[in-house]
Amino acid sequence: MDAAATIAALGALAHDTRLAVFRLLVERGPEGLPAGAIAHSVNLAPSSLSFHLQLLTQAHLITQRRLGRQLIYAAQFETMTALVAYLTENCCGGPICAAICAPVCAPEPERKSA
Amino acid sequence: MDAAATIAALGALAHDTRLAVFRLLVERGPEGLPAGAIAHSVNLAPSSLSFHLQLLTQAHLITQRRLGRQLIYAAQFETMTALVAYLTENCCGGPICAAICAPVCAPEPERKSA
DNA sequence: AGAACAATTCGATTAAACTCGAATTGGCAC
DNA sequence: GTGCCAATTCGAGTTTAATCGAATTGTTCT
Repeated sequence: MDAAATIAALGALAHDTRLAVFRLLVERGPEGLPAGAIAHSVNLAPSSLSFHLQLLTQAHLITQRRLGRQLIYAAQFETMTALVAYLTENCCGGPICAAICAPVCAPEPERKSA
Repeated sequence: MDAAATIAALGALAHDTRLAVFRLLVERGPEGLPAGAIAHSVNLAPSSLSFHLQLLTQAHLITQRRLGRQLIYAAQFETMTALVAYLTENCCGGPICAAICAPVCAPEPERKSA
């Protein structure tokens, strides 16, 4: 992950709505959620949400796939892993921290209800 | 670390110049660097840099202390640790990743020259 | 005190981000 | 094909970010 990709990812997460959306999708796991359900959850106009989803997609933090007439969005865990790795390696005190911390971001195998 | 603080930190790092500044200060360690040296390093007008330093400071990613007539800025590693922890816990697949990854951000005990 | 220096705050300008309603695309059912 | 629904793209408006020169604050030295 280079600096440009890192900035894109950081910028994509550095917003109220988008962070909420991303956390929602992380909770949801690989199954994902259709745009409509997300829009309802964050209480935002569909076109506004589309804007944010596009940003998250461009940063490779989420993926998009079609299911019938709806578009399903899901968290892309590899990017998050790479982001955390970049931060620990480059911004977190160097190799020491990176050596201690080898994060492997993955969806929770089993989720307990909230 | 709550969502608001997280967004502030992410937003502060989500910029070309500011990420470069922060990385520079991380490399430098607790000793820190005066504003002038930073401005020279990133090749930016002093007033512009001040703006960015203020943002990083407000996000608690760096600290400011006075030494004679210059202001020394240094990375605040605890905040970075907290940020990475937040990301792994809330955005990275939940407890699994968080359990694997317990990052302890700290300055490198000994730095080799650039 | 007065000159010189480091860095910030102020004021104004330019560029980018965010929001939303209206119009469009793509897919399903009849 | 027609109607309908999910979601996006388009166009316009508002807000916020980023840049810089000029003026100000705080500190040192003589």
